[in-house]
Amino acid sequence: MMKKSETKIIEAGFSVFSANPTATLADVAKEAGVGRATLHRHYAGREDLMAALAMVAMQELDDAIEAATKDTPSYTEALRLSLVAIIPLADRQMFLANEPLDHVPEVLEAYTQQLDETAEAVEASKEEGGFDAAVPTAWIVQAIETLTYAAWTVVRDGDATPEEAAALAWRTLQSGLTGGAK
Amino acid sequence: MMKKSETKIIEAGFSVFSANPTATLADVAKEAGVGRATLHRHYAGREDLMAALAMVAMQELDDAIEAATKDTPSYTEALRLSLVAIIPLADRQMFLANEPLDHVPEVLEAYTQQLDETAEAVEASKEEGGFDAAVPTAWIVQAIETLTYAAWTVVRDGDATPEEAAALAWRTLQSGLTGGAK
DNA sequence: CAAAAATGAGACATATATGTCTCATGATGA
DNA sequence: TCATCATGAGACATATATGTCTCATTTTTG
Repeated sequence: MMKKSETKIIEAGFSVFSANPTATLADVAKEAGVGRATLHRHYAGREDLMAALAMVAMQELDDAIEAATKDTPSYTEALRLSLVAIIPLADRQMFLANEPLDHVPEVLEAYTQQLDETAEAVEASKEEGGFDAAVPTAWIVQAIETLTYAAWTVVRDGDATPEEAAALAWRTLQSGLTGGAK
Repeated sequence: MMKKSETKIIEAGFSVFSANPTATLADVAKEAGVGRATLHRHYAGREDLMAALAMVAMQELDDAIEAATKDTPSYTEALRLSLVAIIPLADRQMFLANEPLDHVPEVLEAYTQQLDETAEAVEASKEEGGFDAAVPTAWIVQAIETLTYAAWTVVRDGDATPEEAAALAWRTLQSGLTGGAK
């Protein structure tokens, strides 16, 4: 069964634009194995495609977090599970972080809301003793986001499995990387 | 004293392209407060400008690290000082990381060499006990790079001073962010 | 099988970024 | 002061990405 054109185009969009943000729609169509006209039939233009990519990325992230964090015993554990769940989607995360979302207020709102929810979870985790209350929440949120990206890159480069990378990222957040010898 | 046009154009390039990778040369010229023709007088075209930006970024990073790490007592301390020194230049770092450097082999080589040197410093630091030898060097290098970026963003967003951000990034690397309660 | 929908290929027109050139102006330096 | 140089503004030509359309073919659906 062949994938739907839309699916192929969206996937190619993430692939091509993450490699080269100035790539043309022809590049995307080619990568998707689809005629250029077909791309235009589904997405009116570059802006439309970008908006669609942003919405898909947002949705996938939301779904992954939602699925990972329901029925969790603590906020700290919820954060850890979110991190694990998001690692395979870090390219989506970075797409959202790098792309100017001004033209897609719907996504912009969802994105900031997601950051806010992470911040709330971090605050709650502080009360559980999961994080040092003296450390600014803004820093913890940022560290989670960037270490997720770090985990994704080492997986991409073949330097670790997703599980290993997730463990390393969480360890870094929790207890750092200090060695035993002194 | 007015800045030289070249300086203004380079600075505008970092600013504009980091906000929007698909920005036009006209956008850059406008941001630089310079005529579009002047931009073309200094840089033949988009590729030339990108290459120039990459080389400037590379040079600035090299210089900053060089200045920060000469006469340091240990590799671990050298890494810490490098991190501190690079934070104000994290936008340069990200420019290099995000831009396809295939067309600028000179910079590509310097970039990979810089990563190699960081890896070597991490290995050496492991022997000093600065980092856990059981943790993959690739992860530590990646964590350093992304936490540097994290530090830069919180500074940019006004959530911390450069000194605070540097301290947070280093603490995260060394001992994590765990709170007291268990 | 037959109708309907989706697609690929390509022609075509358009918009826009890019690159070149000229000329008048202002700055710089001898 | 005078000469040189860099610049801004704008005209202009070109290249390229974009967007639309048609038509034959394939795929899907009923």
